[in-house]
Amino acid sequence: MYTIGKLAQHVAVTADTVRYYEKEGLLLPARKTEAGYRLYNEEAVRRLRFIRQAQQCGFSLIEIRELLELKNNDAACCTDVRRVAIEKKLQLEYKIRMLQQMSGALSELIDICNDGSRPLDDCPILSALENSMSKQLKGKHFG
Amino acid sequence: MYTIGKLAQHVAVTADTVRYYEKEGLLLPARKTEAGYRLYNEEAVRRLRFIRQAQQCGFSLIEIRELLELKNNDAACCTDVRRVAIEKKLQLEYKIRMLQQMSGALSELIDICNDGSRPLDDCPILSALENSMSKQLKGKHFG
DNA sequence: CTTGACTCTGGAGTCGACTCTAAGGTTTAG
DNA sequence: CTAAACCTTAGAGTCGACTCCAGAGTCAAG
Repeated sequence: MYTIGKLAQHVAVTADTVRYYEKEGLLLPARKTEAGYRLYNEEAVRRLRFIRQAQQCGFSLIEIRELLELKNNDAACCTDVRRVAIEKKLQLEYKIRMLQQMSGALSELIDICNDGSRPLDDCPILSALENSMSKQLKGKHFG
Repeated sequence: MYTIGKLAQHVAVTADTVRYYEKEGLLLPARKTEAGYRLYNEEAVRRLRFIRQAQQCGFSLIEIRELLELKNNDAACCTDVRRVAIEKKLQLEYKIRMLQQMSGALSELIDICNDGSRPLDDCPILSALENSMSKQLKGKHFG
């Protein structure tokens, strides 16, 4: 059994973070001591590791909670988990495309501005940003 | 001259947003009426458009303010702007690589889980997330 | 002259994932 | 036995970019 500090140290997070996850319904201690100290078992280590790994895969805590609820749901099967993973991958790919468009737009600006000593009131980057700029970015919504 | 509502409508933002930009030091009205109404000129339209375009390129409002300050700075030249753009492009490229790694890690998980009817306690995705998972993601920090 | 659309200000609320504080109680090493 | 190191709770603060609110003043149309 681990106290909260030991558990946290074990998975390289802070005790505050563990308590936060509990408040968000992601991780409960196996039991509490008479003094009210949280005690965790190996299952908690796996669960906490799961949370961190899923975060690294781009899942939000809300999504991770849903994943964990799926796990507790007997009617759910592996396909359900797979569907969630595919959905998240699509979201990531969308984000990547958006960032690539931003990056591409910046490349264009950097390329047209090759004469470095030009005065600022004639800077192609600034004037491009003031006007409509590259067609790539028109009407797109990022976030 | 535009009132704040007209300006906002013109550039497709809300009046609240324009006031917010003013508070953040990005955009001042040309003058105010006796009643205290903000009045904007064409310069403000360009400036507001600049702000939105730069946001679409991934710049934060703080970075945009710096860009605008550069513009007011007589000592600054086009090279300074170009340097900022290149720096931002590098940041975008880093973010893209991180997202691609997440996406790749998810692909692996999706691929190993091809037998859909498997019960959940044997789901390869969930167990992969509990354990160390793909080497790709180890020790990486995303954000 | 009134109604409705607009504007003003200051300040609070939102989202997500923590992070920190205060004021106390508990456990452990020396 | 004491001091350090840990734990408890409730609650506030952080970041960025808005968004919404109340209460009051202003302006244009009919």
